[in-house]
Amino acid sequence: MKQKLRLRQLEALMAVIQHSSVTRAAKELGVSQPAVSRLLADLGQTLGFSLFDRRGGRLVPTQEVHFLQADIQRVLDLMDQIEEVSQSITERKAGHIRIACLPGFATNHLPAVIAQFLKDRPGVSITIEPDRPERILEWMIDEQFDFGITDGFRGHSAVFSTDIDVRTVCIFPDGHPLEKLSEVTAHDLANDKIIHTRRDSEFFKNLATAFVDADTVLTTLVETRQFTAACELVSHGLGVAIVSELDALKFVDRGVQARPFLPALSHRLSLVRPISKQPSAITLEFISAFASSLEPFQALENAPT
Amino acid sequence: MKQKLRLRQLEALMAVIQHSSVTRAAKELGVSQPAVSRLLADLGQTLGFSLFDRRGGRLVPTQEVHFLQADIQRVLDLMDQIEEVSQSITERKAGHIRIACLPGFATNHLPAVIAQFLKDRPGVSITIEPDRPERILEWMIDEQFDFGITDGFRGHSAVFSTDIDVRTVCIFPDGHPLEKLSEVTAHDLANDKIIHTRRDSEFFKNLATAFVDADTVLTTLVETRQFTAACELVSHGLGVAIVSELDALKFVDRGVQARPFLPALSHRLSLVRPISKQPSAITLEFISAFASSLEPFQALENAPT
DNA sequence: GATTTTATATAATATTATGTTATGGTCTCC
DNA sequence: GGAGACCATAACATAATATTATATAAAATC
Repeated sequence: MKQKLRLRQLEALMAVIQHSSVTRAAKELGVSQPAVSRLLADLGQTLGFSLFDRRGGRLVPTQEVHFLQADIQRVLDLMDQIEEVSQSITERKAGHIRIACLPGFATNHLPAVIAQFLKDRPGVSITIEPDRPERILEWMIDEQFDFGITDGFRGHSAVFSTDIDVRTVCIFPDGHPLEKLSEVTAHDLANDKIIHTRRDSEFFKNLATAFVDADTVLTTLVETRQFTAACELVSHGLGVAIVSELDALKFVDRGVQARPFLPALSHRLSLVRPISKQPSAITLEFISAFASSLEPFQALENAPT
Repeated sequence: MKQKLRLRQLEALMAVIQHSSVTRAAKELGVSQPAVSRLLADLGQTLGFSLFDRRGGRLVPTQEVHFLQADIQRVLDLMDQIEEVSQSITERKAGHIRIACLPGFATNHLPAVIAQFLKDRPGVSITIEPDRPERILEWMIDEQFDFGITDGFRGHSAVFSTDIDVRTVCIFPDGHPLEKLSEVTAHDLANDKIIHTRRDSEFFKNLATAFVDADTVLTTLVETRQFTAACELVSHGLGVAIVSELDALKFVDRGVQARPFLPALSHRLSLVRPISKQPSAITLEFISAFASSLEPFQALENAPT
């Protein structure tokens, strides 16, 4: 067999099998009858055995053809499927996005955003990997993931980042004296033990400065990495915390009250992605959707970070 | 997407993915580099998204392509497989043969012939369906089977048949007085009860004539359809039978002795196939192989049937 | 059984896909 | 900054696939 099998020949073959007629097959394929005749002739030549028997006006496939029929059909179906999928890809309805995020986001805000995003995109799948910021950074650098949600990001030449400052609020258990205030200052917290983020974090430094400026001593109760942990502790009646409004919202009506904190502090999130790897269109679309989802929580431009 | 996906484009895509280079891919495909460049350009155009990112001299597939890669590979593999199989078909190494045969052949002679036939034809598969001659005939007429082995066949306009007359022998249990003879005549059987085929069978008529001609009475012990059953009975020490040498051979050394019977009677087998359905080459090859396998048992041309 | 109808094959030819060579731009590597 | 590798593009040749026109053979009709 010197000639290669051509896809068009197989299409013609299947169409003729289906209709038992070259003419009808040609009609289905939308081409002239002689075109199909030749495709079949060439295919028969290539394969080395005859494809059809004439039987009272109809064409019936030979047993040899019958033997190949299933495989041929599978090829044609697969080609159709590839076309469909790539169609979906261009319409941003298919693809895969690998997301690395802070543990809090994996359970808190992100799932809702993903659910909404996938609603109109049935072919899209997503991987979520929660971990510490250091690890997220590594993953961006060696391009293991398409998109990262992190904080405390200081910039890196291999990582493209969009920073978003979200508002923070003061939270405390139901029944706490602060309940009576409509907003809370450092001064109001003089007698409270505070649950806050790690001392080396940017956010803690801002918080400490606020206390110093208010001539108030900051008394530590618990030092934690995650806002969610702080919220959890407060909801169990323990102490007071300053956390991102994003996290706090999930805990109101769960034994926690929230009030704006003054001076307004913001918490800087970084939406990151590998800089040299061209992101897929669907990834960019998701990052944009995620950024939008944070807008309601975004701090004013001029707020200190 | 107005343009259709072409197989050649997918081949080019996979080759470039594999080698991370258009030039090397072109070398593998055995064409010039610009040819591959264009195939990729056209494919990218058709699909609607870019296929590769440049990354320090190498080409890495975009995530979109990665998403399709498995399916594309499957299509190419399937095409290769189809080529291989059809190659096997033309070399008569693949295909399927449906055989309808007398019950005796299903267990007796046929298996050995099939085993030999399949030895050099790994892709060939065979269906064996044992049944009565009437049913075999029906199956030929409506083309449910490719090949039939039957007897008592009277001809039919929808069935093509090749008749083969096989020798018959007289068989009897070890220790029987006939043991002393080197050949047996009807006269020698005057005092024996005979196991023979059905009275309406052609072969019985010939046998009866031989007895009449020898002025001997034929005493029936058992009337059976199959030679194998007759052999089985004889091997249990019961009576005497005239059966085809083909069947008899399987029972010598199992308590049965065989001697030529005079006058020489033959048993007519018919190798049949549907007349209007063009048989596959592999079927014809098998029929021919089967006919050859009967040669050692074939009666002389001029023997009465 | 002659004739019309229908289905398919073949021939001549246009169009599209796929190949070639020639060439210029861009990137990497030194 | 220059050499070499790599790729894209242009101009053109060839092969695959389409077209229309027509011949041929089988099926259907009278």
